[in-house]
Amino acid sequence: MDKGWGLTLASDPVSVFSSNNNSSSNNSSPVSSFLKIKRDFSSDHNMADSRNVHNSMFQFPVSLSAGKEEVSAAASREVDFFKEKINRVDGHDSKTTSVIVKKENSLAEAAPRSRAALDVNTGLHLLTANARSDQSTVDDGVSCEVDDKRSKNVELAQLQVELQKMNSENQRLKDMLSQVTNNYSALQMHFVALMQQRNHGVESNKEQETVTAKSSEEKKHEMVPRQFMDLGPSAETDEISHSSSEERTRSITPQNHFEVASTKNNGKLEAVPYDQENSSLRDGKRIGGGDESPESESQGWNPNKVQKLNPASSANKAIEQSAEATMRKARVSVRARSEAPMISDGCQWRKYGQKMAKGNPCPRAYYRCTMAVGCPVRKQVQRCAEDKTILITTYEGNHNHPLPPAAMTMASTTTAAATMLLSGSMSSADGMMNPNLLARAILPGCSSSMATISASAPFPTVTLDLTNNTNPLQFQRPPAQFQVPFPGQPQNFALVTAPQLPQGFGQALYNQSKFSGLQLSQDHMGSSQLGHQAQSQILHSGQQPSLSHDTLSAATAAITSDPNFTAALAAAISSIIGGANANTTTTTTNNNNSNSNSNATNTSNRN
DNA sequence: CGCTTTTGACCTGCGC
DNA sequence: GCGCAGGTCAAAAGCG
Repeated sequence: MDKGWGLTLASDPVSVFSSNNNSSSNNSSPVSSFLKIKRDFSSDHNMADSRNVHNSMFQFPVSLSAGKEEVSAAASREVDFFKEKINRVDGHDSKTTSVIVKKENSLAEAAPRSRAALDVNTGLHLLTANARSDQSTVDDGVSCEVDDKRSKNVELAQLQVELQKMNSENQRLKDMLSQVTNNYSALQMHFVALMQQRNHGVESNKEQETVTAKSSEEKKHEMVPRQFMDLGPSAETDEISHSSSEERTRSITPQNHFEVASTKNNGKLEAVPYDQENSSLRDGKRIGGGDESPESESQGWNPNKVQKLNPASSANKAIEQSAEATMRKARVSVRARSEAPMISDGCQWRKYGQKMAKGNPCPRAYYRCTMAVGCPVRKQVQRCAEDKTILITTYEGNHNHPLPPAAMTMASTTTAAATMLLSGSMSSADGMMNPNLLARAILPGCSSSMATISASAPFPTVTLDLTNNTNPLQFQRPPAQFQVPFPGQPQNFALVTAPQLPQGFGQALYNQSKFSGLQLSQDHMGSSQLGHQAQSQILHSGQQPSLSHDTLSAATAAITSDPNFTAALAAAISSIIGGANANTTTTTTNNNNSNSNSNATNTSNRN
């Protein structure tokens, strides 16, 4: 209905009918408004119907708001008509303007005054005079029908109102999200405080020198929450820019978008929860020794030094350390195809060792995260013995610092996997949860072969097979392609700039089979559960070889269109907290015990 | 000059 | 106790 109106209005049918590019190229000023309007309308479900509304709709503001220049340039042919319109646009009803015009203006004024909306409105109304018969109607443009105009005006007004409603709703959701995040942080801190108190009680009953298996179990209870808590924090993206050096090994493209997006939510992320923030602040001297940060590397990875902690170390630190140790024990192994020596996962790593591992001709490289001093996260990179195009990256530990958006996807994924592994195994009665359950939990919708758990490994290990093979042992895929079915943030798909990547997973894949900004949507990694939702859908789609943008878009749409997004987020966060709490009360019975026990033994020996 | 990588030595846990 | 394997350290070399 609206379609034809604007077109005829623009005196230059060609420019109007031509693509939006034309109009935008012709006028610089209108472009922005055009884009804005386009975006707004595209988000408006009412406007998203199958009609060709968009084109015409968008063109209206361009041609009209573009205003006078464009119009005047084109007006040569239809001078009289145009003047009248221009007058209308300006809001000054000329004498030639009919009653209709006044009504339009009044309607426009009645409508909320959003810039774009006004432009659109005005333009449409004016254009409507020209009727839908395009050029031919220009001649008798005066003979427009009042009813049509009125109805259109009403529609426009309604649309404007809806737009504003949606904007306000959007804002409200943002506020809610921020609030939820704040609440989560507060709860988290409170929980940590409680755990500290509890730990004091436990510690007082223990001998300092001897850590029994039992105590290790007790500690373990406390670790679990930390694991969950660690999930959340990393998301503080505004700090990313603080460190210029960090950017060295990071891919840039995706981040920018996310930084913009995430920084909007400032204030929220207390995301750097408490201990992490503290640790990152005090971690200044990892090697200096003196005050080893609880997150310091020694723990899980270098048992030798674990408990060379001075006796003065507080129970608080003990908790954190043991928590970190436990978290480290859970490993997440990612199999991905890559010709590159190391996948770019958004973090900055420093190689600290290389070893020949038994049974594999390819050396295993050891990296530690250097994005923050004392970050306990390590990873091992080794090529698969069977297929050297497959790079096996094993992550351990949790970052104790904010992560760049580019690193969040991998970090959240691995953390989530580790968390679920630990939580799942801990809560299982028989000591080992069903791997398939875990696999599906991590990668819902994926076959169990995509995520597997190694029960026999010294550490509980989740293996995420990102080689896109249904069967990890099948390698029919083009080796050069690093296939990482990781999700990008839904909103981010539009920003994907990796056209060469057939799968188009987020901005994930770069030429050299790098993953770089695989974003989970959340600014807050604590919402990893939510991230899972997004992940899972996209991962799911990603795993299907035949799926691509369409499926991805569908999944994205499914996520983003969820009217209960906020509720889902809140539920996810609360579930995380709840899960953490649940774990704190669950006796660990699985193979983690041996790990923690041995670790405890080690630490006690060292003391 | 500072940072990263390389690489041999060292430490620890584990199995025999 | 010994040997093996995994993991880490730290001096030296490389690099920008």
